[in-house]
Amino acid sequence: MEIPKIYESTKTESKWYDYWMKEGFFNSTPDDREAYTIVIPPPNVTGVLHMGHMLNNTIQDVLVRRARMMGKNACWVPGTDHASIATEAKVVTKLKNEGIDKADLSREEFLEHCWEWTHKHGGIILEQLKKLGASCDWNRTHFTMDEGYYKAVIQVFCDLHKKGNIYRGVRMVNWDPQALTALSDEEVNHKEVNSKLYYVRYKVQDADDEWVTIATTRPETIMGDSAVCINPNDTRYKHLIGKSVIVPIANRSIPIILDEYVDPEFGTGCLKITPAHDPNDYEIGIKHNLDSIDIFNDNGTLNAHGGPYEGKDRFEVRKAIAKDLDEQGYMVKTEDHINKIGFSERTDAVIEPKLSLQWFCKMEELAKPALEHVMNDDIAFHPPKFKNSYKHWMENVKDWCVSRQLWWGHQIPAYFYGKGINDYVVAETIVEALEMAKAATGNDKLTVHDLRQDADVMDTWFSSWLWPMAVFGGFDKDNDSKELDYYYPTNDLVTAPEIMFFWVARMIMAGYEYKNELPFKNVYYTGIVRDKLGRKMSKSLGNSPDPIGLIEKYGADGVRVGMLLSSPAGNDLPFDSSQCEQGRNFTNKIWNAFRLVKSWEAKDFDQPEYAKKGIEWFENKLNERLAEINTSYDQFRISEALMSTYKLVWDDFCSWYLEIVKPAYLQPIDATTYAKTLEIFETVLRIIHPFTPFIAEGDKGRSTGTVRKRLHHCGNLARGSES
RNA sequence: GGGCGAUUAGCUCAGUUGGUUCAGAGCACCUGCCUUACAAGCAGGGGGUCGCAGGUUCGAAUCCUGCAUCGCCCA
Repeated sequence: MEIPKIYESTKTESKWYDYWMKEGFFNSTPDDREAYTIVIPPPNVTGVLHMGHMLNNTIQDVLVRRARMMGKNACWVPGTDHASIATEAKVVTKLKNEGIDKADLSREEFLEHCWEWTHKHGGIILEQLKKLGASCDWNRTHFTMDEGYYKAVIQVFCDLHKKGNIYRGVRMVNWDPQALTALSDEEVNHKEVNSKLYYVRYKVQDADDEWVTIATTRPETIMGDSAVCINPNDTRYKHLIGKSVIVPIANRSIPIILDEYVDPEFGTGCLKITPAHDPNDYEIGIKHNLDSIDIFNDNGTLNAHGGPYEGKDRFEVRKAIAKDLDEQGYMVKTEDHINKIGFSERTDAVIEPKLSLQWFCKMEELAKPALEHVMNDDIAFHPPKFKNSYKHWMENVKDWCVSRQLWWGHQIPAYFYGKGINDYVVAETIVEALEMAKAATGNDKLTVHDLRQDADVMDTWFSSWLWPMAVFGGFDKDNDSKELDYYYPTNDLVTAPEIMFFWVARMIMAGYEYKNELPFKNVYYTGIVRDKLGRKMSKSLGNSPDPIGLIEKYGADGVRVGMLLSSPAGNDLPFDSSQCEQGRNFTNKIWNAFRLVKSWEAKDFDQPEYAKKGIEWFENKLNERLAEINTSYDQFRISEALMSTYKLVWDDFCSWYLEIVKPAYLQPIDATTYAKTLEIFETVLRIIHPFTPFIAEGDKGRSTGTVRKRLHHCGNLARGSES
């Protein structure tokens, strides 16, 4: 029988995956073994697999397959995230292309489109993960908008509200004028941009030709000015104390106030204060009891306070007002200036700080245990350097704006019974809400029709922070807690550092709040996958290879090895498909080792001394390598574990061992050595299984079903010669 | 502006407590080989003042200080 010289991954991989699924190798139910649990960071339901997912999920699969082989009851829970704002944006765009405006649809109609979209695109990414070999328990696939999950989120919102941790109030929020919603601080990206610093002079009231020059990057906001502020220690302006100035164009009188917040070195040392449109000005406004004049509409155009500029966009107004100020003699000069501006993570629109009535979640108390248990390594970060920025964030955490002016997501369970901003109750069901509303109003005649539910939905992360508990029915009151008790806390979480605050920190908070326990023991932070030039891979740059194309070309095993070869925890991965080539070469090497052994004919004669010595040598070497490999795994040094595995196969097994025991051409091999070689080969395949599960299955004729099952479930990696 | 991290071979990275075993690995490169498992391979080979400048020490890639460059996070 002729075996091809080249390993053909595409011909075998899907076959093996089907076989694994049929045998249910990845399924897990609680039993008396030790549990090993990973929850997948749920990808956006409408997303497609990108290189970041490939890296992240390869690592998870390696960890979970190894745990399974160590005899643990391994459970990897897959699923997807409804990704409120991202999905809604996609659906809005899609509808627009079909000539449908979201504003013309009812909430129900719009949600139908969202569900349709979700059902159409939702499973794609999970199917792609199967091609990579991901050994998830697919029976446990969850979605953050599933009925049970939805209930859990509502329940938590109500509970936190009851505890006083969720409140409603007017605060300065990050407003996305394009998506028309508030965002959390974490959803804002600050970028440096070249802009201009405008020096504008304001006339001092009741004085002859006396002027004060302020410096601002946002002249369009002068219509909302409430004061001019100077540092009390700034001797240059002592004579202005107690006076007022006239805002140009608006022709309003505003006071000059004193506050040490102003940096005398910056600009002219005089700062205009616009409390409605800058977070710092907002604070100063409160402190000095200033008017707050909101000059913007939600979409970033000016409202009636904008006077002549009403209805025009903020950036148009900036140009227009600069021109007008200049023409009317108010503009002293302009300078080039680099400053940092906040952009919406989702729409890339320039964020507008805006006073807005929103729902907030208090962070201070929730953050305390979450900080403590990371700092003392109850939850270990790999690499530990990320503890620093975690600490910094936790110590400065602000209240979390959890409401979004969107429709796709978990609708806030607040029910209004009157017109006042405080005429509401928060309850898990409308029936319950009705009772509460009756009690609150003393009006027994109220019906559900008198109640109006808050139109907003919650921040996506307000649902995903419950993920490790919710996927095991952690909030299901009608269920026993057998699953949760068995699988929770989970063991390892593999994710990107960029969502440390969005997600990791909040899962830890939720874990302590609701189970009084850590949600996972280890957090492995992957790096960012970059191209050869060091650029982040992105759709807009078009510099990302198609993951499925890579798998087809190099095999899933080859790509897995390629991803892992040079990606220590927390380090970026400069990706080059030559790494996958190396991975493919590795699988081919194994394939050919297999061909060689297969070609041997065993006969009954005495084992030669060299073979005996070779076996002895290899077994020692194997134990040495295993110690190395296990140490690396235990320290989450996955690339090092892979490298040791690679050398074990290539150098120790192929280059040395097989060459030692190899009989002369067309000569038979003694039966003892042959049997031993098969056993050794089997062990080697078990060791490579977490990294290259497909080739580890060998050839279809190689072994029995029992052996294959052992490959997945109980090959004891700690002892190489286990059988 | 505040904080964190990095800088070791062409590339990606190890290097734990300062000391034979400390200057390493993989890839790439160079020179031979289509030899009977594998040219996606084999046999050999070259390559680094450990970012720079000081300091501590009998001894520094490793500890300290300053500087430079890059990256990340936060405001």
